[in-house]
Amino acid sequence: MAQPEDAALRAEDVLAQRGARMTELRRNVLRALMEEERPVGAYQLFDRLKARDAASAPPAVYRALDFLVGEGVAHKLQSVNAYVGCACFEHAHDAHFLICGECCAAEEVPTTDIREQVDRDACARGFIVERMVIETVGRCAACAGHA
Amino acid sequence: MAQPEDAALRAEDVLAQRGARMTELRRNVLRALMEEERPVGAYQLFDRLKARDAASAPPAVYRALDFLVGEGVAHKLQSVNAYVGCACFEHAHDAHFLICGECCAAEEVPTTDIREQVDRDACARGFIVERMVIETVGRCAACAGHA
DNA sequence: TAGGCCTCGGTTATATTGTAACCGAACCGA
DNA sequence: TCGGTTCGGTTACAATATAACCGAGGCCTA
Repeated sequence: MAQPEDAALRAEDVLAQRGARMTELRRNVLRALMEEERPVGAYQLFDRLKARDAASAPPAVYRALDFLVGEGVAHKLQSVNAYVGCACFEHAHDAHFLICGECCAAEEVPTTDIREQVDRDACARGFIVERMVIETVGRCAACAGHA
Repeated sequence: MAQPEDAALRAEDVLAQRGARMTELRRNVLRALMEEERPVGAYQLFDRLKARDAASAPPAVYRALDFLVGEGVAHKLQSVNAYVGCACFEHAHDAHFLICGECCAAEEVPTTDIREQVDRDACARGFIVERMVIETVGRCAACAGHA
C-alpha cells in the first residue's frame, strides 16, 4: 500500500488538474486525514492540526472537510460521525464502507452492484438519487478471528 | 394507509406478545413518533412530549428510542440524525430509506436484494455483518415532479 | 494598475445532538 | 417479602456542527 503522503500528494495533483483551489488549510486537512489509518472525527482532526499550528477553529476544519468530500478525496461516515481519506478521485463518488465495531477500521469497497440495485428500487418509486449512504457495521476479519 | 394510532397500537401488541416491557414513557415516545409523517429529531420529539407533560429530559427520550429501535418498531436515519416509526415488527431489522432532500419525507423500502449484495461484498472480505445503514438521499417523486 | 467581484478562511458565539453518572422507584421471580 | 434487576428522573456535561460577520487575497477586466 502506498504511503499516506503519497496519497495526499496524488490527490493534490488530481485536484490541481481539475482546477480546484488547493489552499494551505485544505492541504493540511487532507494530509492529516490521509495520515490516519482509521476514520477520524472532525474535532480529533482539529486537535491534530492545532498541535502543529495548522488550524484555527472548528468551522475552518468543517469547511475544508466539506470541500474534500465534495471533491471525492474524502468520505464522511454517517454512522460514526467521522471522516476518512479516499484514493478514488472521482468527483463526489459514493462508497460502501465496512466498519468494524471493535477496532474501528473502515474498509471502502466498490458500490457498483449495490448502486444498480438501489437505483432500481429508487426508480421504481420515481425517486431521483443524489447520493447514497451505505455503511455496514460488524466485525472485520482480523477482529472476528481473534474473538 | 392505517392511522398512526393503529400502527402504535399494533406495535404495542407485538411487543407485548414478545414479552418486551412497554412502559408509559416508551408508549408515549412510540405514539409521538408514529404521529409524525416525517422523520423527527430526538429533541423535536422531546419538545412534543414536553408539550403534553409526557417527558422529563433528553436521556429518557434517547433511552426510549434505543429501545424502540432495538425492538424494530423504529429506525434511526443516520444521514439526518432523525427517527422514524416502522410498521415491520421484526426485531431490529435493517431497512433502506429513500430520503427526500426537499420535503424530508423518508420512504422505507425492502432491502432484500441490496442486503444480499452487501452480504456478498462483506463475506468476500471475511467481514461479519451486524447491521447495515442504507440511505439514499435525493428527490421524491412528488418533489421531482413540481421542480 | 486600478477597480470590483468573488472565494477563502479567521473569529466569536451558539445551536444541535448525544451521554455519563447517580440514585430511588417500580417490577418480578423465588 | 426479600433481593436482584430494569427503568427512568435528574443534573451536568461532552461531542458534533453551524450561523453570521468581516477582512484578506486572488483574479478578471479594462
